[in-house]
Amino acid sequence: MHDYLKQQIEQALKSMAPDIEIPEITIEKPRSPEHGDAATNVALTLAKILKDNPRSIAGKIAGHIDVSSGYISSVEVAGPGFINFRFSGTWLKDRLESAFHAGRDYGKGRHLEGKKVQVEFVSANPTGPLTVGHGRNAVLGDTIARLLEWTGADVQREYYFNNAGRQMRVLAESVRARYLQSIGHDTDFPEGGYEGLYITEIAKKVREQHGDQLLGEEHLHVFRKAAEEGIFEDIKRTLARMNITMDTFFNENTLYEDGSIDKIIELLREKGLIYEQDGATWFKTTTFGKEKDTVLIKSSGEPTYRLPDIAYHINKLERGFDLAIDIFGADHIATYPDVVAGVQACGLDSSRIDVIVYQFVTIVKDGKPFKMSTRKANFVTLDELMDEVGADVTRFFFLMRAPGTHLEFDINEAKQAGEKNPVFYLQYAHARIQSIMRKVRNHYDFTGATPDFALLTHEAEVTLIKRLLEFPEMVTQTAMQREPHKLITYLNDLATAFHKFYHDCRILGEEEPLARARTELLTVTANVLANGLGILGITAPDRM
RNA sequence: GCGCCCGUAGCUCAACCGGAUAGAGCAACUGCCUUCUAAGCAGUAGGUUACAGGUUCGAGUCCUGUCGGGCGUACCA
Repeated sequence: MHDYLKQQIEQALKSMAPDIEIPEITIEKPRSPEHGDAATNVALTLAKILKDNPRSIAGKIAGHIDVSSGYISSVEVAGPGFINFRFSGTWLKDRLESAFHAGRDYGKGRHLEGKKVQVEFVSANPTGPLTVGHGRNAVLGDTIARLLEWTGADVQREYYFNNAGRQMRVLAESVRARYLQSIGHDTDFPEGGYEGLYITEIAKKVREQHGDQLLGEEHLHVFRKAAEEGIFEDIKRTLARMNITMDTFFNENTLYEDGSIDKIIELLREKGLIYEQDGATWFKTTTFGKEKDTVLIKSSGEPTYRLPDIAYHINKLERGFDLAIDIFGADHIATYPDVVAGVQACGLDSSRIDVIVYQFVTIVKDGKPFKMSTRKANFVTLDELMDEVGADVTRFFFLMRAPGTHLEFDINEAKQAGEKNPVFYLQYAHARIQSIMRKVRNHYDFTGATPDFALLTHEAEVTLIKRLLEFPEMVTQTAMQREPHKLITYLNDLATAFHKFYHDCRILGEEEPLARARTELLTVTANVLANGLGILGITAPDRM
């Protein structure tokens, strides 16, 4: 419909002022329903170019709009020079019919059809259980992946990890220390070691498997492996609880083994973007507008994490993804430009990389900000949170807000939130509809009849229909902007429209044609709610 | 010091990349259950969009400065 209006306006302008350059025409849904179903501000933007007052221009454009299709019921000039359009009942009826026939596919788009997209997220190194801090990353990544799937993309979810660094050695040493302690050896806990209880659990398992034989230093790799496997198992289980399944796990180490790292150094050296100084290898990031050059290989011979990051992103693009999305916490905000610069310097199209930076979650406990550290083990795990409030509320909580805003997570409040959480408002709407459906099936026999949506003229019905018709565009828009919280806002509005309908209109007791039309209106509503909640990774219960 | 993000109702946050009267939820107050789930509906109250300038037909949104909070700013990951 918006495209149709754009065309109409464009044609009107061409016949009015053939010589001018036509600006981009934007159609938007007015905030207030008094201003119609769609509006444009072209007349305002053209005032200067045409040297005429906006209302007069708007009037002329309005006069050129062709309403013979029967889909537009009114065109009027309002305010300082807006043109407001109202959609006709015929249009609503036609669109609702097609939504009804689309069934559970209603809302699926083709914007990214045929595109291969990768979303990389979580990517926490296996040093401990996932914390509430990782939650926002995990849920954002998975929901964006779901959104992209709904726009037709072929999406892969990838988890990137490093199991080789100093961190992992300290982790192994921590497990070993607990192991030795458990068999009565007096040993020092490693400096800066991991103190969590899960370390003791892993040590216990090692002992069950290997007995008391692993006394010497040379057995460290056994502890390392046990730690990594145990922790990954935990992480996967936590993700599964949240409705998240990764497609691939990518080990940073592969990049060293297959020579990618060396290849990139060579490539950058050929381009003259690399030099040696003080025994280290530097990347001339100043050529990309950075204040300082960046070290890629330390004087110790070890690469910094930027080098594998660049190699990793090149690897992604070489795997043929049209789009590679990263979900990063605010701490990466300064480093990803280096990666993008590196990718570009190596001759790849860095516009295929899209980075979503979300702000950190501030954990508040007992009214005070709470600093977490995996090493010190004073963290709140995602599992603990889900034990308290459930997976649905957990996902919903992280998705409610725009990624770019600082999010305050009050543990105590989230724990009590339970029944007062806004997610129940959406789920309740779905359950209510299903309950009506069960009753309707006992009172009517609709087989064979086709619904006549033209009977739906009550204000509450019309409002609900209009909401439902926004869904497909909402999905596309939310997916392209990668801002899932907008979908929540939409679903909330939809649920409100439904609850209002429920209050004003009844089905049981009505004549069959109207009952039928209303029932199928609710079928579409339930589909949209279930689809929307599905995208958010939240269940749509039939009973509550 | 410098860079990035944020500052909107008592609290948590929206506002469709510059549009019309800044909106929801929670908390407070007032009504509505003999009829499809009251986990709901209707209503009241709550704002100088941190502050000061600027850009223009029009600013919560863009620019400059100030204040406040977060994150970076390492040959740590």
